[in-house]
Amino acid sequence: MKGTTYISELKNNVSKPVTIAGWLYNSRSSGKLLFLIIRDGTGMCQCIVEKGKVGDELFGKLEHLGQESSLTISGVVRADERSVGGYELAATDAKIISPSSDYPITPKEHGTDFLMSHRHLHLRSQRPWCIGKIRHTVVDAVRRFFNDNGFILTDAPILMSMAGEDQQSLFEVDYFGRPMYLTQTGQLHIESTAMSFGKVYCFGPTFRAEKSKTRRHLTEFWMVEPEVAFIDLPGLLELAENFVSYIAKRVLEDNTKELQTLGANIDAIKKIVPPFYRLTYTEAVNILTSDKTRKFLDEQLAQFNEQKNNIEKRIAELEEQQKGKIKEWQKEKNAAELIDLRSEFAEVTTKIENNPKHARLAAEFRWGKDLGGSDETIISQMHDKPVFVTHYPKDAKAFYMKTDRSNPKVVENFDLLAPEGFGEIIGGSVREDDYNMLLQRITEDGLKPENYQWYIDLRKYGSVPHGGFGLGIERTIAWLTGERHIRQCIPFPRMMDTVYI
RNA sequence: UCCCCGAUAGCUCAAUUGGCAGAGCGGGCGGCUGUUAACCGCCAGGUCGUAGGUUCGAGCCCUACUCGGGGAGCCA
Repeated sequence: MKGTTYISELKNNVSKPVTIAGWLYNSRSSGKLLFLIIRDGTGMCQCIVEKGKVGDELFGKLEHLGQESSLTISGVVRADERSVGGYELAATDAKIISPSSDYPITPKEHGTDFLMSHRHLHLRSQRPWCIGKIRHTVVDAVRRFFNDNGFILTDAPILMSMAGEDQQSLFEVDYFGRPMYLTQTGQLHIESTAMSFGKVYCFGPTFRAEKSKTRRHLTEFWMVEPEVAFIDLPGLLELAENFVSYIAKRVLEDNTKELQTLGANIDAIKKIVPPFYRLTYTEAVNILTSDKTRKFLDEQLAQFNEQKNNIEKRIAELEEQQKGKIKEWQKEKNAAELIDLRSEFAEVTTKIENNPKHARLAAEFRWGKDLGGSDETIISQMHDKPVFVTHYPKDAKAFYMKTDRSNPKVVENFDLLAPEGFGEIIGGSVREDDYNMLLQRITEDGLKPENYQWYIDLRKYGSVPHGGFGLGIERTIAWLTGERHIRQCIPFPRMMDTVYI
């Protein structure tokens, strides 16, 4: 709006009169003094309205203004440590643009279901706002990294004609009477553009109809996939670690405040620098079945049990207090703590239940299976930096992955596991570039070569060693921000059973 | 698809284990010139997810269903 100043610019306008335009985030009053917290998309600002400094009628209106009313406020900027953001506005005038009443999202806690079904409003709240800013940085860093390193953006189609590897996990759409599928990956298509430009990437939404109901899954998510001609596995790993480190660096640079607000582990993000740990699948299996892992899990279980006992003790203590005669405010504080404790209790109980299952799965792990979610979690928990796991068994992996010529039982692929138990954020591989071997893998997997004719064709006309990987944007954001569920990391999440709005 | 948990005021949750349905926040009114999820006083607000059953009596016990959460498999 003409003549208005963004809250992010207040620091450059100290002692000057400005007008800000925004929404009322929260208001408090103390007699003849009002504290209005205004948000405008760039930040928050506390406006102080003194009775006498503005007209009585306006003061009365502002005093009863509902949360999320839109308005402009004019006043003089001053620095004050007591204010959010460090600056505040001594109001001299205000204009209410559109009053709001009974805003559903109050300054108290709400449940996920309620917030998600009010997602159109929830996005105005502080946590989604911080995550949204970080998502913007991550996406910008993704594009910046590839654009600055000689990659060409080549978009893959969203509607695919090929059924791909796993028809069950595809969304089918009716395309003028014949079936088509929403893309699961752009990889096959950009292998062909890589043969034109050398280094390419695609970045867009991806759709998976997997029946996965976990905190790490969305049915619609964003994935960036680079594909490079003339690259080998060590080259791919180097590319991936530089890429992920760059994203982490940019988020640290641009979003320290947001990370702090979210309570993210900033020291852990600072550790995300090359080189990352490198394990082969075989080494990972040896670790999983080792005494070291058994001890690690035992210790973890002991820790969980101790946590559980402490929580139980505290709950009993508080419940005892609640029965006795105590001050009203203490009672309320206790009640709030009890709610937190009970949810922590439920969480640690689940961990205790899962620990022996995971321990058994790890101990009984036999070479040849794909690593399960819990196995990845264990490996990831044992490291403080991202870990590459490479060279998985051929039988557990997709047909397009290149067979390791020095060990035909494995393929030249890798997963990148984020540390501290977060798990997989990247999957990638060198692609099979030999015409006959690719054909053989396709038939071995029970697929029809005629469905992949153009893809096989790429191996006919100047085939070269090449490869790439896919990085999940929401998983990356969840990992960096410490958000436990990736549905918070996309504005409008689509999950297996639930599409809120 | 399988296993576990839950559903009480607009929201977040209590209800001494079967005996009169409560608190905070939010809303309304009033008080307070430096509040930080402000505080203090008063007021309004309920078909206890749905259907059935047990019982003198059910928010609580039993059965089925609906919806939601967490986890497993699979994956980014």
